[in-house]
Amino acid sequence: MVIYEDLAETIKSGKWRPNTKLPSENELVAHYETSRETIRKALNLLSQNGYIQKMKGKGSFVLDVSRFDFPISGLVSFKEVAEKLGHDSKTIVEELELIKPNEEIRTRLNISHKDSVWKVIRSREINGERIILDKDFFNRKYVSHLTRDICEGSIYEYLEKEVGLKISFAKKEISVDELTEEDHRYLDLKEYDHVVVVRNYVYLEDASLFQYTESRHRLDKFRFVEFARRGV
Amino acid sequence: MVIYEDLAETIKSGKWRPNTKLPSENELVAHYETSRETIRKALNLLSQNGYIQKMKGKGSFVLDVSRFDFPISGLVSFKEVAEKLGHDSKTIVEELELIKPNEEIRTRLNISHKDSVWKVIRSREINGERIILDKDFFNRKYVSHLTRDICEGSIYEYLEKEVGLKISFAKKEISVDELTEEDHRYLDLKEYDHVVVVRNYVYLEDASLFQYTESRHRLDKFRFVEFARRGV
DNA sequence: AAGTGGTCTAGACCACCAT
DNA sequence: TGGTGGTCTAGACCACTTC
Repeated sequence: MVIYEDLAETIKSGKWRPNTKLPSENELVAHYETSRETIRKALNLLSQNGYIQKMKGKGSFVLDVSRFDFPISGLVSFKEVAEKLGHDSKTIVEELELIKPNEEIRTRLNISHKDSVWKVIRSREINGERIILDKDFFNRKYVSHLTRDICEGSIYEYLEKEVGLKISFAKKEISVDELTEEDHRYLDLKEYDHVVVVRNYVYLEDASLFQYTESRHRLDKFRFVEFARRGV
Repeated sequence: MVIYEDLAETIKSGKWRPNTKLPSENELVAHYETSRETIRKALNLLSQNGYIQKMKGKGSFVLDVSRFDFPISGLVSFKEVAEKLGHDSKTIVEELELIKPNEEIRTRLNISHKDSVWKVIRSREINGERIILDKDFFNRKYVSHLTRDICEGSIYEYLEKEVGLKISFAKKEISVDELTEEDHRYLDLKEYDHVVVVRNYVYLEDASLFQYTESRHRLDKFRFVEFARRGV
């Protein structure tokens, strides 16, 4: 939605300070030359995403977004986050192969032993330390082709732009697990004896499960931020 | 919204199996005797919350909610979660006092040294082990009165039903921290030398920050689940 | 009383899907 | 082609806030 983007951009740019009042819905209707429902849909999105607070009888007010820094919320990829933070980051493709899934992966991807699966293991280096280990498993039915080159960049970008897959939603699970032999091999662990594990089940537009990802973070470098509205 | 509740209930009850097609928007319009936009608002909520997947030209389909078990998502309290899981749980009020906030708390609650603050420390026992330590700080401006009795139940319930506070949104932050002296005192830590810390900044309807909470979980008992749609 | 957001309506046109 | 969801419109009535 173009109106949402426009308003969000104005707020993010700081042109409207926190706690100031937005133009009223009727004023926005006049400004964008559209209907009130359309304006309201844009404002509701802003509200959901923590940009504004709407108050009946009073108006809509800008929230202090600067405090909601660096959301790993949603489905943003490592590359996007690293770029946003301006960190020196590097991706190392440790393993890339087409496998017959074992039982764990079959269960997680909800497939049979006849299917084959792309297995990608990448470590992520930030400021010279390997602190994240990403293990991706793609159902081959949806991803026929994968190369080292692609894995070194953003797989998501490739899948969305080149393959044309439409990623729709995901279920995320965060927990803390004990170290595996792989963690030892591919991460600079220091003295820590656990990792934070983010498990992600990713679905396409037609609700088919096409990817399972395990993102293993060194304890001290993990951070997750979320904005949540009550009741929704 | 009553239509949303009704549809969500039908799905949760299992009356509509996963992957089955919902009645079309027009059919729902006829059934609920309302307008299409109203139906669409309800369906959009269901989609956001992971109940259904909408497909252009095809219809809306029930997702498998059973996999999205036990969301700590949003602002649900310990009590609600424990009850949902049917666990043997107990709350111990370790400390309750009105304090002059130190610098850390002043910063977190964004208040001055003249303000006073309720400090509540509670440990949470599940199946005989104290595994969560909740530290709550309430700006006294909004919470004038607090007793041990209230803290043993649900403070949120008290604040919303008795005091009439309208909780609106929150910013949540998850990280892993080293143990403090308090963790040692109030938790059964086993061999673990870190805790998962969930920091919550809670805001009222008028966007005023009234509470800061630190929820400290034993590593092995922490779990966080989230459903997320791409792009939103 | 005037202005604000909250909710709903009846209708329109479009893009996509199955047939 | 007919049915589906996606988007938008112009208008209405309500509840709340402010003056």
